[in-house]
Amino acid sequence: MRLLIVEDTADVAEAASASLGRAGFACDVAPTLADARACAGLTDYGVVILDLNLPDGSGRDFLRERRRAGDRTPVLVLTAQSAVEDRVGALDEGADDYLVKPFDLRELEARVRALTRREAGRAENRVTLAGLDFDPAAQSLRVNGATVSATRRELALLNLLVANRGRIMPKDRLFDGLFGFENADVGDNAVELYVARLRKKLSGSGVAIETHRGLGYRLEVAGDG
Amino acid sequence: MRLLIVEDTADVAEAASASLGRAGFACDVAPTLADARACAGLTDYGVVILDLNLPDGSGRDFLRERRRAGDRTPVLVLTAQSAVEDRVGALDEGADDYLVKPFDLRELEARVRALTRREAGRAENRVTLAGLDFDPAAQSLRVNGATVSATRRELALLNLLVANRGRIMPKDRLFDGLFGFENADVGDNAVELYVARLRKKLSGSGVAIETHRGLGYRLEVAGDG
DNA sequence: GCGGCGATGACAGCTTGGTGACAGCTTCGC
DNA sequence: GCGAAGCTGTCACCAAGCTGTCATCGCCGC
Repeated sequence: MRLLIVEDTADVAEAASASLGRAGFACDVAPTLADARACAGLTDYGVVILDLNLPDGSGRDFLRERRRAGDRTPVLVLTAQSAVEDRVGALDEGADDYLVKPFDLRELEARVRALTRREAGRAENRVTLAGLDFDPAAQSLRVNGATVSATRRELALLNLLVANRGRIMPKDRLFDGLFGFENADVGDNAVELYVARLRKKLSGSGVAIETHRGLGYRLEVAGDG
Repeated sequence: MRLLIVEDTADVAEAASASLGRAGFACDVAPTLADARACAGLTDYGVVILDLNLPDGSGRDFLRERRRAGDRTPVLVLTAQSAVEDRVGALDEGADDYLVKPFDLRELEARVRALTRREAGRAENRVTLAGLDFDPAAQSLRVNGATVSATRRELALLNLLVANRGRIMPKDRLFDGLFGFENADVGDNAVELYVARLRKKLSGSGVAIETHRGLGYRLEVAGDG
């Protein structure tokens, strides 16, 4: 899952990016409205984290633009304690949640997760498919009851595949979800590599990553057509 | 389905062509207005993707010409962020949709799909005919409930036949849709080959590809006249 | 019955994906 | 700080399967 962090204060953006990155999200940072627009034009995000107070205008303008353009990506607004008015206004304009600065990184992570969860239409975080038991929040993965350790990227990939199970996911889309812009120079077969590693860990779970040559990958649950 | 991409920036054209190619469209690229005119004269396209800013003139001229000539092929216009006037003008002149550069390839794909869908008069992407269940977006094909894997070309062919079901599709039209100009050296019976392969996969579905000697092929749904 | 179009099985080339080994980097414990 | 462990991504080589050609056979229409 890929996030856009629209925030001009470098250390806040960095901290959020690092924390969410550890949580398995690929983060792009946009320090200005202009950057945010450029990013939004280039790819789809799972969640946008939007500071309202930006050097070249208000984040509310950006939010309004996106909603007018029919974009329903969940937006989490960051505001100063005092800016009650802005906060309410942003919610009216289609923001999904807000967080008052300064905030705790763990709370940010929890809220982002809640938004992605809501998006996926799942009431719970935890996903159980055949012998696979996956909790993205706890980053925990169990195969046939046994805990399996997986790396950040592996979990991110699993997340993408689980969210789109039954559908063929083109490789470039998985690539987009796994790596942000800053990792754009990663080789072509990085996705294949992680698919291979994930497959090993999922083997025997009844859940398989099918290859569809020239099309992409699909998560298939045994006995689920 | 065959697309014409009128775009002079080589890497943009290439990326779009690759992405849409993966999505099952055969793409021809025209870097100039002159090329675009030549292509339009040679074959019919399902959608034209038209950059307005071209080395030998404005894409708007091309659009106007085509519309005057009675050509109603859906046109998706590409414009720069700033060129609001051009965008509005193009819509007035009969463009069906526009996309601001830089754009996300997935958004392009989605819009192209929307245009082809609109053309076919279908509200939904997913098609269910007798025992056949086909979702071009997910590249998923089910026959009598069972998932059947198909290759890119097979899916492209099915797409063409489904979009024109009940109508006889001349072989050269299918050929055009399956292969762009760059594959013009492909043998004559390539279409027959893919028809045969697709037939095998569709057998028992209640949907059949009829041969009409000297005329072409038609997708027929059992008990559906 | 003949001519020609279409069907189909076999095959080879080539693109695409799989995988093991390895090196750099980060992270974490001490 | 230092060192170790493990995560990451690259490379090279191998395997798989998609693709399109060819040849042969069947079949339809005339």
